[in-house]
Amino acid sequence: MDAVETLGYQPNILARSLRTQQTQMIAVMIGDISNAFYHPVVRAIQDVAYLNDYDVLISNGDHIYENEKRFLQTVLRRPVDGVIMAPHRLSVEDIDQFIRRSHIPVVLIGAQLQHPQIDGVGGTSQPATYEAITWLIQAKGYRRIGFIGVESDMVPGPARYLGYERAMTDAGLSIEPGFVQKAKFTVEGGAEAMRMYLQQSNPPAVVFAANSLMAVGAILTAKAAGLRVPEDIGVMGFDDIPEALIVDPNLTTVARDLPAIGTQVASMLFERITGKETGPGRFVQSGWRIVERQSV
Amino acid sequence: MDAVETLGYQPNILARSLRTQQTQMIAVMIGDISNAFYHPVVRAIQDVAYLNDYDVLISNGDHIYENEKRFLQTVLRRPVDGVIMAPHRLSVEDIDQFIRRSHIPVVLIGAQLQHPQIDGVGGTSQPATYEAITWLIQAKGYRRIGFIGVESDMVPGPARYLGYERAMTDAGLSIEPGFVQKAKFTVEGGAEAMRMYLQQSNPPAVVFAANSLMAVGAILTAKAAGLRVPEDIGVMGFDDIPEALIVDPNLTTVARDLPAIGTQVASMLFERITGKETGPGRFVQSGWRIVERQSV
DNA sequence: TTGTAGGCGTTATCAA
DNA sequence: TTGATAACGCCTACAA
Repeated sequence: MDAVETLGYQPNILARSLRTQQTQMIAVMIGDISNAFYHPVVRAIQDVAYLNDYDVLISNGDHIYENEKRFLQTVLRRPVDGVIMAPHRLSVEDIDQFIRRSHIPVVLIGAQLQHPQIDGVGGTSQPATYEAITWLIQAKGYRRIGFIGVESDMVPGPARYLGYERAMTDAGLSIEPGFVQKAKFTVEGGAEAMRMYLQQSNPPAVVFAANSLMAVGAILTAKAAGLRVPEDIGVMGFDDIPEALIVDPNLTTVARDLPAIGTQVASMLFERITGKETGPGRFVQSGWRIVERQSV
Repeated sequence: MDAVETLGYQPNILARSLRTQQTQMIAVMIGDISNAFYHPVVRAIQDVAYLNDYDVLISNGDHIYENEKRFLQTVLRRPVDGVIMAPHRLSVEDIDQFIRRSHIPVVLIGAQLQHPQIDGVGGTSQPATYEAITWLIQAKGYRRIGFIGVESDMVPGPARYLGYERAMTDAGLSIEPGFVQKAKFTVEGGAEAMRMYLQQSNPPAVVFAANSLMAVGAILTAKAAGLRVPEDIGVMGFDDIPEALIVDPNLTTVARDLPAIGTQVASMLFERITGKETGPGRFVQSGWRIVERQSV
């Protein structure tokens, strides 16, 4: 041990990994590094990983199919002990095939698919959106409610749309043509959607955006067009990110406990890695609450 | 090759690395994952890395000494072919010692130290701040100018402060007591600093924040206190991040080309890794320009 | 308790 | 050109 000290010896993790078949590394793919939703999540994942003496390989999918596919390739080639990912463009077959070929635990964030062998956190989208829309109707008295979803069928678009549709139907309200817009998951996407609303002769009185970045974009565009928010048009978002408190008026939104989601997925992964958990895939639904501020 | 195809053979990168002493992986430590400054930068780094068939191990320092130190430890143990980092809390000795022990190329972002063996991009802080302050004086006619810097001597605090001080001195303006505040590098830090200004009997007419997150916090606090920005108090930031366009009024700021910085550091690193460049440490200064919007 | 040999999956070297 | 072999640095199993 003296020698270790004086020579500053550091074991070579590569060689150790080759021998032990353990890499002390997990890989994480997030949906979009610009989306503040992921910041507390990866922070929490890193905390848990460090506690377990693991390193974290982070990739940024950016909602681009090639990037996501590439991540799978990388992880297949470069052995890691576990994977956490938030796939958006990957098909169910892509993921299924990956799981069959790599024999390591996988945890999905915002998982659309329920796979018997892998854990996931998610499933909040539909009930939370349902509750939010119902709240807009019952507590705030809105009846003409628009919805900004995401292009194609990318998660979590369909689930949040379903929550919206069900809530409207259950309240006996009709979804008029033009109420539903599809846009990119970004500020610019929300701005684009709001522009579509503003061209309508009788636009909705309030708009629910499937993500808070879009909600912020919608607010900015409405204000730029001379409308007052929420008096002329209300806007509500999904996820409580820092931008919600920067935009004026502050954003009313559905808030999930983001660090908790990160801790949750990381814990599930390490339970698999350490062998503490060997049962079938678990699926946990994160909690949420409505945070009322000024945009509705 | 048929067998490769049918069996789906993937070479084990670990074993290859052990043999070749090359890991096909670089490590990146950013200052704070919540700071949008780093998002385009890491995105660009990843792009360059993927082009070179390299993976990227990302760490988040979060401006915490232990995290940064841990990153150094990790990289010492887990061989990577190169390192890009934005150290904030590490001492010069820490970095120096690391470079001596690890024999891989290192590139520094926002480097405060000029090391003969390592490349860096930075050095913008002082001249850009100087120009910004001078612009506030000459083009905008301000004379009572405050400065929100960062606590302790964390980079890039001192350099930006120096730019401020020099510009004030060169213009023959005095820096009154209370003009200079120190705060955390966050929205909340800027809010805190603005609260200090608002307690003063004769606060500055405009405030330059060493980072745009702080500038946003300053604006929010000023507005919350009933002041109009920029009529009652102007605010200017450093770095053009998305929040600059979300806050109302939109932020006037110093803009650097963020993706270019990422491409720059990654290119310098790969020139070292591939052996194309073997000379002494290079230091490149990124360009900047003043983007005038509404907050000043 | 201490020491030694074998093998993890590659690649590079050297011989055939 | 092809094929066998050693070595990268570590850990584990087994022998002394």
